[in-house]
Amino acid sequence: MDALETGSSLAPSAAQSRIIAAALDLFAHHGVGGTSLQMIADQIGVTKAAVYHQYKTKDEIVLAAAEAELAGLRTVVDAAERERSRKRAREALVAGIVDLAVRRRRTVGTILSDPVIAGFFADHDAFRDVMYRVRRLLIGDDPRAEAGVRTAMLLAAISGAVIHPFVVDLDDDTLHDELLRLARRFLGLPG
Amino acid sequence: MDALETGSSLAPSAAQSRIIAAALDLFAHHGVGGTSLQMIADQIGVTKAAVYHQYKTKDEIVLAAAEAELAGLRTVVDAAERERSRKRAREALVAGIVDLAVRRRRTVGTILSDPVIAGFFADHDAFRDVMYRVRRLLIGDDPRAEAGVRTAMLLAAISGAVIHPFVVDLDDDTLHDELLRLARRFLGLPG
DNA sequence: GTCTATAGTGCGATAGAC
DNA sequence: GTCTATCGCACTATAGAC
Repeated sequence: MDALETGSSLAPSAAQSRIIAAALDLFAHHGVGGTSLQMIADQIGVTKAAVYHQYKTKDEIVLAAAEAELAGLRTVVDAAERERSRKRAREALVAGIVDLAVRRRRTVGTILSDPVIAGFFADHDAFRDVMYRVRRLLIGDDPRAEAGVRTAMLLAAISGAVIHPFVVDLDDDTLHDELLRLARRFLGLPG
Repeated sequence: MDALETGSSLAPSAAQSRIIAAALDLFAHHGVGGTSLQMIADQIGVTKAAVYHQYKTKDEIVLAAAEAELAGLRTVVDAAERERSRKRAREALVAGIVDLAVRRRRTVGTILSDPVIAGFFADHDAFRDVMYRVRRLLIGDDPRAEAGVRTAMLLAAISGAVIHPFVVDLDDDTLHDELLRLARRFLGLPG
């Protein structure tokens, strides 16, 4: 996983964005390990060599795709941290995460839980930093086990529910509203 | 995915159980697509050909592994359906699922959300049957969107929370108790 | 930025001996 | 039930022309 160390925080070019979009779509359907560079190249309509011209290894593509997903979450966290109170920040964060999850309904759930992506999340500073800020906003320095479990459940519930078979028939707006309402209520449960 | 049609509900032999256990462990760490038959064979300490003597294709191994995981859930659903009231059945089901999720903490989350396994779940009658029974117990014939979203969140929260980074430091017993308490409370929220 | 062509590796799967 | 040996194929990755 040497790709983790390369400077890769630059904005992707148009060609790179096409690769990332195709990769995210394929990762969601076949998993990271089940997606080949040939599949990515075919989806865009170019050859493997053209893909390699943009990213030197498959790992770099995985990293770029994961970073593209992370960028959305970072924007939400940035906005939440600008709120004036802890309470308002928490509510803004949850609302933003619900928004994000519904918008990326077809891809995000499968991608977040892919073991290869999870490995990147565990090792890469940019990922750890965002998760640390989420943790600080939602848990703070509450040492009780309940705080950690409650927050883990909330985040898992949001990102997991959007791809659950029980809600496949719901349109995005209905799903969004119910999800936000129930997430708020879960957040405000008496300790 | 022709393996889905073969009669595969027989109890696995000792050799088959070793393959399934190794496969589940590797699937959790590398994903289904990222796990090769060579890796499975190496983990057990045999050759690929020995693995092929038990299962004719990789798909059959994936199916057998998924069925092994499903068996635990089916046992829980069976017990819940024997309860006398709908309310008691729901509570028994949630308690059983929490039990199961914590016990298989290291493997179950990643495996359930793997796109390849999800494909099996969508196509295979045995999987659909169990999910239908879970749905009937937890949602019944409630047509409101809230019922579906709430249930999807509950199930996603349980299976997702056990592998969440926010709870890695918790021991199984503490995690189990907090998870069950919060899941019960979420289940009993006023509509 | 994309192409053709190719090197080298590991894959899923099979045959046949023990 | 496990082994050795092998087939054909798809994979990641590279070289060099346009």
